[in-house]
Amino acid sequence: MYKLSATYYLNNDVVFLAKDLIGKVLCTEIDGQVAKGIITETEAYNGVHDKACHAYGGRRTDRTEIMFGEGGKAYVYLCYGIHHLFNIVTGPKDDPTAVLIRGVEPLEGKKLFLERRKKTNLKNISSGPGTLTQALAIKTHHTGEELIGETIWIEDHGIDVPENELEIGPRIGIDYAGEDAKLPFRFLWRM
DNA sequence: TATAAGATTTACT
DNA sequence: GTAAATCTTATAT
Repeated sequence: MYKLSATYYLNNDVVFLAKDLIGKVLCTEIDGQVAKGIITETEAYNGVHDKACHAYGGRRTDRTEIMFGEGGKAYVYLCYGIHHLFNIVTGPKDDPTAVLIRGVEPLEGKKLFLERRKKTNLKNISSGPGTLTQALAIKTHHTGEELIGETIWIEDHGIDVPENELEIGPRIGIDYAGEDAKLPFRFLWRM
Protein backbone atom coordinates (compact mmCIF):
# COMPACT_ATOMS: atom_id res chain seq x y z
CA MET A 1 0.00 0.00 0.00
CA TYR A 2 1.39 3.43 -0.88
CA LYS A 3 0.24 6.97 -1.43
CA LEU A 4 0.01 8.05 -5.07
CA SER A 5 2.84 10.42 -5.99
CA ALA A 6 2.59 13.85 -7.59
CA THR A 7 3.82 12.51 -10.94
CA TYR A 8 0.91 10.09 -11.14
CA TYR A 9 -1.47 12.99 -11.64
CA LEU A 10 0.64 14.61 -14.36
CA ASN A 11 -0.27 11.87 -16.85
CA ASN A 12 -1.86 13.65 -19.82
CA ASP A 13 -4.23 10.77 -20.58
CA VAL A 14 -7.18 11.74 -18.39
CA VAL A 15 -9.30 8.84 -19.63
CA PHE A 16 -6.61 6.35 -18.61
CA LEU A 17 -6.42 7.94 -15.15
CA ALA A 18 -10.19 7.84 -14.71
CA LYS A 19 -10.07 4.11 -15.39
CA ASP A 20 -6.95 3.53 -13.30
CA LEU A 21 -8.44 5.33 -10.28
CA ILE A 22 -11.17 2.70 -9.98
CA GLY A 23 -10.16 0.50 -7.03
CA LYS A 24 -7.84 3.14 -5.57
CA VAL A 25 -8.61 4.48 -2.09
CA LEU A 26 -9.66 8.06 -1.44
CA CYS A 27 -8.65 9.26 2.03
CA THR A 28 -9.41 12.36 4.06
CA GLU A 29 -8.28 13.55 7.46
CA ILE A 30 -10.62 16.32 8.50
CA ASP A 31 -11.21 17.54 12.06
CA GLY A 32 -8.58 14.99 13.11
CA GLN A 33 -10.68 12.09 11.85
CA VAL A 34 -9.55 9.72 9.09
CA ALA A 35 -12.05 8.29 6.59
CA LYS A 36 -11.20 6.13 3.58
CA GLY A 37 -13.26 4.85 0.68
CA ILE A 38 -12.61 2.64 -2.35
CA ILE A 39 -13.32 4.52 -5.57
CA THR A 40 -16.00 2.69 -7.54
CA GLU A 41 -17.11 5.26 -10.10
CA THR A 42 -15.34 8.05 -12.02
CA GLU A 43 -15.78 10.28 -15.04
CA ALA A 44 -13.12 11.94 -17.20
CA TYR A 45 -13.40 15.60 -18.15
CA ASN A 46 -11.16 16.13 -21.12
CA GLY A 47 -10.27 19.83 -21.00
CA VAL A 48 -10.91 22.42 -23.70
CA HIS A 49 -12.18 19.87 -26.25
CA ASP A 50 -14.93 18.58 -23.98
CA LYS A 51 -18.21 20.48 -24.00
CA ALA A 52 -19.17 19.00 -20.65
CA CYS A 53 -16.02 20.34 -19.02
CA HIS A 54 -16.25 23.67 -17.23
CA ALA A 55 -13.09 24.76 -19.04
CA TYR A 56 -14.48 23.93 -22.52
CA GLY A 57 -13.09 26.15 -25.27
CA GLY A 58 -10.49 27.66 -22.96
CA ARG A 59 -13.03 29.33 -20.66
CA ARG A 60 -10.87 30.52 -17.81
CA THR A 61 -12.68 31.92 -14.80
CA ASP A 62 -12.07 32.19 -11.09
CA ARG A 63 -13.78 28.84 -10.61
CA THR A 64 -11.95 26.89 -13.33
CA GLU A 65 -8.55 28.51 -12.73
CA ILE A 66 -7.46 25.57 -10.60
CA MET A 67 -7.87 23.15 -13.54
CA PHE A 68 -5.36 25.13 -15.59
CA GLY A 69 -2.69 24.46 -13.01
CA GLU A 70 -0.69 21.25 -12.63
CA GLY A 71 -2.41 17.98 -11.75
CA GLY A 72 -2.54 16.60 -8.23
CA LYS A 73 -4.88 19.14 -6.71
CA ALA A 74 -8.50 19.00 -5.60
CA TYR A 75 -11.23 20.86 -7.46
CA VAL A 76 -14.40 20.98 -5.37
CA TYR A 77 -17.39 22.93 -6.51
CA LEU A 78 -21.00 23.36 -5.56
CA CYS A 79 -23.78 22.10 -7.80
CA TYR A 80 -27.47 22.90 -7.52
CA GLY A 81 -26.62 24.98 -4.50
CA ILE A 82 -26.48 21.88 -2.33
CA HIS A 83 -24.00 19.32 -3.48
CA HIS A 84 -20.22 19.44 -3.29
CA LEU A 85 -18.62 17.60 -6.21
CA PHE A 86 -15.04 16.38 -5.89
CA ASN A 87 -12.68 16.40 -8.85
CA ILE A 88 -9.02 15.48 -9.20
CA VAL A 89 -7.13 17.90 -11.41
CA THR A 90 -4.82 16.05 -13.81
CA GLY A 91 -2.32 16.73 -16.57
CA PRO A 92 0.42 19.37 -16.91
CA LYS A 93 0.02 23.14 -16.52
CA ASP A 94 -2.45 24.86 -18.90
CA ASP A 95 -4.17 21.54 -19.65
CA PRO A 96 -7.54 21.78 -17.83
CA THR A 97 -8.36 18.09 -17.49
CA ALA A 98 -9.95 16.53 -14.40
CA VAL A 99 -11.48 13.32 -13.08
CA LEU A 100 -14.81 13.52 -11.26
CA ILE A 101 -15.22 11.01 -8.44
CA ARG A 102 -18.80 9.79 -8.61
CA GLY A 103 -18.87 7.04 -6.01
CA VAL A 104 -16.88 5.33 -3.24
CA GLU A 105 -17.34 2.29 -1.01
CA PRO A 106 -16.62 2.79 2.74
CA LEU A 107 -13.31 1.15 3.79
CA GLU A 108 -12.10 2.85 6.96
CA GLY A 109 -13.89 5.15 9.41
CA LYS A 110 -17.27 3.66 8.59
CA LYS A 111 -18.66 5.24 11.75
CA LEU A 112 -17.84 8.65 10.27
CA PHE A 113 -19.71 7.77 7.07
CA LEU A 114 -22.79 6.94 9.12
CA GLU A 115 -22.59 10.03 11.34
CA ARG A 116 -21.98 12.48 8.53
CA ARG A 117 -24.73 11.05 6.37
CA LYS A 118 -27.08 10.52 9.33
CA LYS A 119 -27.78 6.94 8.33
CA THR A 120 -27.85 3.62 10.14
CA ASN A 121 -26.58 1.31 7.42
CA LEU A 122 -23.83 1.57 4.82
CA LYS A 123 -25.96 0.71 1.81
CA ASN A 124 -25.74 3.46 -0.83
CA ILE A 125 -24.15 5.72 1.75
CA SER A 126 -21.65 7.27 -0.65
CA SER A 127 -22.77 6.05 -4.07
CA GLY A 128 -23.28 9.47 -5.66
CA PRO A 129 -20.98 12.42 -6.43
CA GLY A 130 -22.75 14.66 -3.92
CA THR A 131 -23.05 12.09 -1.16
CA LEU A 132 -19.46 10.86 -1.09
CA THR A 133 -18.20 14.38 -0.42
CA GLN A 134 -20.62 14.63 2.47
CA ALA A 135 -19.46 11.29 3.88
CA LEU A 136 -15.78 12.30 3.61
CA ALA A 137 -16.46 15.88 4.83
CA ILE A 138 -15.07 17.42 1.65
CA LYS A 139 -16.21 21.02 1.14
CA THR A 140 -15.68 23.68 -1.52
CA HIS A 141 -12.94 25.33 0.53
CA HIS A 142 -10.79 22.25 -0.11
CA THR A 143 -10.36 23.40 -3.70
CA GLY A 144 -6.63 23.74 -4.39
CA GLU A 145 -5.72 21.22 -1.68
CA GLU A 146 -2.62 19.16 -2.58
CA LEU A 147 -3.55 15.48 -2.96
CA ILE A 148 -0.13 14.48 -1.69
CA GLY A 149 -0.67 16.40 1.55
CA GLU A 150 -2.12 15.49 4.94
CA THR A 151 -5.77 16.41 4.39
CA ILE A 152 -6.89 14.66 1.20
CA TRP A 153 -4.88 11.96 -0.55
CA ILE A 154 -5.21 8.74 -2.54
CA GLU A 155 -3.68 5.36 -1.71
CA ASP A 156 -3.07 2.32 -3.87
CA HIS A 157 -4.02 -0.80 -1.91
CA GLY A 158 -3.22 -3.07 -4.81
CA ILE A 159 -6.90 -3.79 -5.33
CA ASP A 160 -7.46 -5.54 -8.64
CA VAL A 161 -10.56 -4.73 -10.66
CA PRO A 162 -11.41 -7.54 -13.11
CA GLU A 163 -12.06 -6.28 -16.64
CA ASN A 164 -15.41 -8.03 -16.76
CA GLU A 165 -16.61 -6.12 -13.68
CA LEU A 166 -15.69 -2.75 -15.13
CA GLU A 167 -18.53 -0.98 -16.86
CA ILE A 168 -17.66 1.72 -19.39
CA GLY A 169 -20.33 4.02 -20.76
CA PRO A 170 -21.51 7.57 -21.46
CA ARG A 171 -21.48 10.15 -18.70
CA ILE A 172 -24.48 11.05 -16.62
CA GLY A 173 -26.40 14.28 -16.14
CA ILE A 174 -24.74 16.32 -18.85
CA ASP A 175 -27.30 16.09 -21.65
CA TYR A 176 -26.67 19.73 -22.51
CA ALA A 177 -23.20 18.80 -23.85
CA GLY A 178 -24.61 17.43 -27.13
CA GLU A 179 -22.44 14.86 -28.89
CA ASP A 180 -19.81 14.98 -26.15
CA ALA A 181 -22.37 13.65 -23.66
CA LYS A 182 -22.16 10.29 -25.46
CA LEU A 183 -18.41 9.78 -25.13
CA PRO A 184 -17.47 6.66 -23.10
CA PHE A 185 -15.73 8.58 -20.32
CA ARG A 186 -17.57 7.01 -17.39
CA PHE A 187 -16.13 4.09 -15.46
CA LEU A 188 -18.15 2.05 -12.98
CA TRP A 189 -17.09 -0.95 -10.90
CA ARG A 190 -20.00 -3.39 -10.74
CA MET A 191 -19.31 -5.38 -7.60
C1' DT B 1 -26.16 44.75 -10.35
C1' DA B 2 -29.48 41.24 -12.11
C1' DT B 3 -30.88 36.97 -14.17
C1' DA B 4 -30.64 32.14 -15.81
C1' DA B 5 -29.13 27.57 -15.46
C1' DG B 6 -26.76 23.62 -13.43
C1' DA B 7 -21.24 17.34 -13.57
C1' DT B 8 -27.78 16.14 -8.00
C1' DT B 9 -30.42 14.22 -4.14
C1' DT B 10 -34.41 13.35 -1.68
C1' DA B 11 -39.15 13.05 -0.73
C1' DC B 12 -43.51 12.25 -2.17
C1' DT B 13 -47.44 10.56 -5.34
C1' DG C 1 -41.88 7.51 -11.45
C1' DT C 2 -42.12 12.57 -10.89
C1' DA C 3 -41.09 16.96 -8.84
C1' DA C 4 -39.19 20.16 -5.60
C1' DA C 5 -35.31 21.98 -3.00
C1' DT C 6 -31.65 25.52 -3.22
C1' DC C 7 -27.53 28.84 -4.08
C1' DT C 8 -23.27 29.58 -6.68
C1' DT C 9 -21.29 30.81 -11.03
C1' DA C 10 -21.33 32.87 -15.44
C1' DT C 11 -23.20 35.93 -18.60
C1' DA C 12 -25.81 39.79 -19.78
C1' DT C 13 -27.51 44.57 -18.75
